[in-house]
Amino acid sequence: MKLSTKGRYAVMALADMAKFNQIRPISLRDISLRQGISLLYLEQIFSKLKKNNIVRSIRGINGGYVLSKNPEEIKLSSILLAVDEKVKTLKCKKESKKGCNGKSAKCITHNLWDELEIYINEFFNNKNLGDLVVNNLENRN
Amino acid sequence: MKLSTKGRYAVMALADMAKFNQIRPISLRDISLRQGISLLYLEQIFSKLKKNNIVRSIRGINGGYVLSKNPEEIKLSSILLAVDEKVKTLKCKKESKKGCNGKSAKCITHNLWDELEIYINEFFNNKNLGDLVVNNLENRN
DNA sequence: ATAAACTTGACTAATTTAGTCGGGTATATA
DNA sequence: TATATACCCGACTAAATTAGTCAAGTTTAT
Repeated sequence: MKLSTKGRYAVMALADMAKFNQIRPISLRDISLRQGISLLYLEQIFSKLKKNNIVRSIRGINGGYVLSKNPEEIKLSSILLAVDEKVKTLKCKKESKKGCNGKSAKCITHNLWDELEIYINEFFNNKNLGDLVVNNLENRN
Repeated sequence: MKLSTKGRYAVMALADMAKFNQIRPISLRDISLRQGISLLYLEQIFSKLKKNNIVRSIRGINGGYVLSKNPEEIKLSSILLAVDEKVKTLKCKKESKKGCNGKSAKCITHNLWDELEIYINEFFNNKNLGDLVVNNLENRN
């Protein structure tokens, strides 16, 4: 059970933006260098972030991206949703052939996976970009 | 982010055993039929569960598996551990090239992934097979 | 003009997952 | 003691997913 790089990189990149937050747009090139993430891959990720209104883009020279809201208003859950990083516990569906056959017994663990999904989503719902930056400053050494 | 089938099937199969708990050993064939999981795949999973002392096996005709402890004593975390279903948030390592380069900035999200790992492990640590069965009986209809 | 930077969709290589296969061994029962 | 049932175990493979790369743009400050 693991988070894919897409979700991790998205959070990392946006945390980077929140930390180096300025009036001027931040280029993916800068983020790529600071965070060690491939530029081409970042482009792909930011395309999704833009579609989901988490960042705004400024084209042309001196362009880049800016957060469309304050860091405190951007929940991690909405970032992960934007890059299709869903928490899927793959709970069985009624009458589905795979995992849980409806035939002889109700899937015993059905409620468990539901609970886990909610539990994890809660984690990301209760954290925002602002938290990360504050936390990072506190732990600087 | 999802749980692999190995982890899910292991929990399902053991919950099934806990539910149909009897003196007589339970064959994988029965579990396979009740839960709709491939017999061959179950064998693979139970091999690990046995190695990790979660079940005991009885060979020969009328053989099968029994839980080595009471359902209440078997945490879900130990089941997942047994089938190598680890919670890996892939947090960056110091000086690692991937994900977090140590060069310019400490990885801002480092603590976040740590926290998440602990958070999820807590979920599985606080649940045992007994809980699942009780829960299942309550919800029977 | 030109270079920096975003835009988009298709493509691909590597890895992981989700199994299958084939050959065993042990044992209750007829 | 023959036989059928059930566990045992390592190797193999196909499918899916992930983690990117590539190509060919468009936009805009200077």
